[in-house]
Amino acid sequence: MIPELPEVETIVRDIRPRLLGRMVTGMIIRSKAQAHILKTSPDNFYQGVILQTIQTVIRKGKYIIMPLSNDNVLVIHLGMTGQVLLHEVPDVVDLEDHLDRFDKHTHVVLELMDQSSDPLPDIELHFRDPRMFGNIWLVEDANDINNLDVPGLKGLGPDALGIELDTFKRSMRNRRSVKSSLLDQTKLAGVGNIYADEACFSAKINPLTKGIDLSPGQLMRLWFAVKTVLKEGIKYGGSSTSDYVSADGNKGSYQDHHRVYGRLGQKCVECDDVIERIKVSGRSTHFCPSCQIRGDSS
DNA sequence: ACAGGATCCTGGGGGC
DNA sequence: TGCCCCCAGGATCCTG
Repeated sequence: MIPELPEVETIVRDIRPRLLGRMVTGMIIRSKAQAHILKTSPDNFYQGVILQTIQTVIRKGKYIIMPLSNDNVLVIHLGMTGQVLLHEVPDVVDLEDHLDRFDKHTHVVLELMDQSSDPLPDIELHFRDPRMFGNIWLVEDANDINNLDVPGLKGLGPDALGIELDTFKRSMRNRRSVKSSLLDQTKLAGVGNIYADEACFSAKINPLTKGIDLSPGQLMRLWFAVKTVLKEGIKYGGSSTSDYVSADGNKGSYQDHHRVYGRLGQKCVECDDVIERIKVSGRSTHFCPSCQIRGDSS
């Protein structure tokens, strides 16, 4: 689970072509969504979304952003266990009469109609989230897609896939641990716990190393490693350590390529040592004590 | 300024 | 079998 940049990117690439130009013709907002997930009133959400057309679907960091035809913008963050699932609806159905087609963790359903002259079947977008850390915002009358009034999205750092080396170096230049800085979304958008650990291993840097203690060579290795592990994650459709699935319900396979995350006690893929796990910034952190020696500025 | 902890939340696993 | 407790962590808030 744990949707990070590669998981969100996989979802966005999957749903964008399928949602483009579709109109929201109906919706269900269930009670838990009101209490936890939806960051506006159900009435407001309904009024702001109904009969609007999805202009595009983009990703910023771990956020999914959908501008609508009325200049409102739908923003989704999947939290830890959130899922966006698309289901084709074969025939016209009364949504309220078919509540059994989703479980108790599906909190919001949008019915989406294709508007072309030879229309494709209706699609339902299901927002499902067992742990309910996910959020859905509706930004009204957005005049700048790059400055949406959503907590976390304002002040989001440069996207980890595209960040320049110099910017990355500046972001790491502090007394905090490398792991902590990699997770800081205001410095670097998109990296979470899994890819932070994988990037540190790939760069042969101990996650506890302070940013200011990194050599120029280490900084460049880490910058390169972040991009590399994220691209690998996208290539394999994300990591499915427990219940992350793409919009089709397919599991990613990057977890089979993790080199440290989730491999506590297993043999390092590069030496004879064994992967250890510690807590850094409150997050479980996996590393090889031989490959990632602290203070090694080689 | 930064680390560390609590908070939100529920499914799953271990222990008894 | 079942119950209790703890753990997982993205983002935010609070404290030291």
